[in-house]
Amino acid sequence: MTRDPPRSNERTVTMVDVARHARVSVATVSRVLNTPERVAPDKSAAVREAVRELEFRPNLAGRTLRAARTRTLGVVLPTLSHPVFAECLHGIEVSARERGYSISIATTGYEPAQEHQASEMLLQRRVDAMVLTVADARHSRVLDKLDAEAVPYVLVYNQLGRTHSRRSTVSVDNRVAARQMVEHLIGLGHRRILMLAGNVRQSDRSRQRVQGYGDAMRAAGLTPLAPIELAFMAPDATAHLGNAIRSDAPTALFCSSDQLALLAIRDLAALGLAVPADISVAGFDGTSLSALMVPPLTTVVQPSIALGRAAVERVIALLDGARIAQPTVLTHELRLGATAAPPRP
Amino acid sequence: MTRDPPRSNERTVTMVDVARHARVSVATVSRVLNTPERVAPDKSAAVREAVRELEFRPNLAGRTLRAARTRTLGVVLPTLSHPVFAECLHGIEVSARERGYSISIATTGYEPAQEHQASEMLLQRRVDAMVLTVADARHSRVLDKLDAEAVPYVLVYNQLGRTHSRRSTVSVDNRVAARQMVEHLIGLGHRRILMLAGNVRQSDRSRQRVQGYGDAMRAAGLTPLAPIELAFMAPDATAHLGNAIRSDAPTALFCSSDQLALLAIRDLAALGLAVPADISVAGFDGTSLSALMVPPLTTVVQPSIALGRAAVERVIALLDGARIAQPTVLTHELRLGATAAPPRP
DNA sequence: AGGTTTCGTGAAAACGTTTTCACCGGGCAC
DNA sequence: GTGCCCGGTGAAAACGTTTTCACGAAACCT
Repeated sequence: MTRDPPRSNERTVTMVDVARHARVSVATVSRVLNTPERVAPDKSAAVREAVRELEFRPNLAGRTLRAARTRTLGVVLPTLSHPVFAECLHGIEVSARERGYSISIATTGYEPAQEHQASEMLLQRRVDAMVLTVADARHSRVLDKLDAEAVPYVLVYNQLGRTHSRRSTVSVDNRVAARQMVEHLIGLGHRRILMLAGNVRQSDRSRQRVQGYGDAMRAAGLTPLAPIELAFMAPDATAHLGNAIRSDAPTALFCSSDQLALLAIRDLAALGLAVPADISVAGFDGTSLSALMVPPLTTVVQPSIALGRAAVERVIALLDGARIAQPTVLTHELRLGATAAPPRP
Repeated sequence: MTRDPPRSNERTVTMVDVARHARVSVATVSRVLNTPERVAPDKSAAVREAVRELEFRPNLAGRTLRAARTRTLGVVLPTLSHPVFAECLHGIEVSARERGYSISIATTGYEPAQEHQASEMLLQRRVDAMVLTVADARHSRVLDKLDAEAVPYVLVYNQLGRTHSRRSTVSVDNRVAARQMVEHLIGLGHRRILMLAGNVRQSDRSRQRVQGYGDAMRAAGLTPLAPIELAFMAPDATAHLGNAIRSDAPTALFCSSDQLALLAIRDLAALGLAVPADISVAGFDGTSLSALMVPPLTTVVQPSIALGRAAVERVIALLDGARIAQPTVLTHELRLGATAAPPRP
């Protein structure tokens, strides 16, 4: 019955091979693959048989070229070594896969120049849409470009005021979350609360958390202290922190990320200060390991995986023609660990 | 001088547009992009000018279709929410980008069935090569398939005996590393050391670490205890651990991952056991957060980022026609934290 | 029964590149 | 001067799909 051997030679098998083998045209093969309901059952079966027998694997390049879509989402994130983004990516990947999309990723190392490079590479790849976290969503040439080229995208973690509501975002409410955490510290009896921030200038989220800190302090009739910015990798970070603690004499530290909080705790130990006996520490992110450490970190939990999933849902909705909607705000959670306690009397 | 307007309409600009604008043929445009040394300086300049002016962005699908290469590496990892793999991916991404490759990823959730799906998706994408971590490198249909189709690949984290040396791997020496850590515990005075393992049946690395544990115990004249397998997410994990501790009465726990170690520490606390006063705990992986926790975890540090980088270097070497070489073994490190101490007298 | 839709199908065009091939001119060796 | 080679160039084929178009057959209306 069969005319040609299952595996003629080394050439990669293509649709015309399948067509020949199933005694139909390539058009029919294509239809079996894409719109099976439009082809007669017998031919359809023959084609599927041929596909299986020849181990045919469609070439996505050909498909993309003609159909002008890749079923691929581009993902742009600052880094993958930070658990928050790694988990988010995990959510993105799983969710995309569930929906028949695959993903292509690029990281920026928090540098706007690389944001441009990353997006450019993904555009060359003709990704159907993008999910991205940028340094500052309000002044981003990349987003302007995507807008201009009408590439659908969703921001994750970035959060925008009402003014920029045309850009869809998926995030927690950073300002409110920060405020609540600081209110918690105030509720414990703290009055001198110092904020440790990442790069405030570069990151919009960091700014929003500083605002929330200010909100809480002022609402309680306290004067906010100037947040100290900690360059992450700086070798003098410990000394820097020591100085700030000596001059401000805070009884609690609110850190704009868990990583910062862990760094602080370690440095405090080096300074001879016990947590939470001598000083309280609270973080932001809720990375899974911060829950497992002893004592568990008091922190704001962001649902990173859910953020990733939501971003994918949202961006696929955009692809399906949905109108731009309100920002998606997922609920955060205050995890009351054991690193924050009432101050010494 | 120019004939057509810079941006005629909404159509995406293609190489023929560039060619027309620069008054050359598309062949020349292509050459300027790929082999600039073979085209006259004046034409070359004209083309680059046109590219800039029209904001031409080559369509990778067309290129791939004709040139039969994507300059893309496929990455297959069990998960992205585990920091070890996330950091490895980070190393992979950065290193690939440095070398002009981009990456496409798929995760498997540790399930062999998904390993197949993932690789299949990447092959559809015609990735030039793959970097992957499989559950068990010795019995993997996926690797057999890649071998059969002559797709270059490098395993990362997986480690093979001499028998399978045709497959290139990048890893630490799991068995030796485990042995050294257990020897360290023995050196502290521990005699009853219990091993906590992940899924031994599925993971070759887990098996190798168990072997290393056995090596160390026997070399010291001690009888290895049967390792207890902890299903990660199981709700009865705590109870399970409690039973094991009551029956075996170990003075130290050697865990096959940091995550397991943190889980154990938390559960021990629930059981009223202090670490390291009542019982010592050692881990494996050296995730960055395990260094920052208080007390810092005693663990084997794997250079995850370097593993990722090395894997990419290696796989690109394969693409460039290098012969299969010895497995790449990166050096691990024993980080002596504060969770392991001499046992009570 | 006649007209009109619908359905299933195949031939061929189209997608945007790279690469082969042939050509043309000019420099070089004799 | 003639013969050769060589660098630079363009026309056109090729890559593997999807989609349009046309066509015949079968099904559906009156």
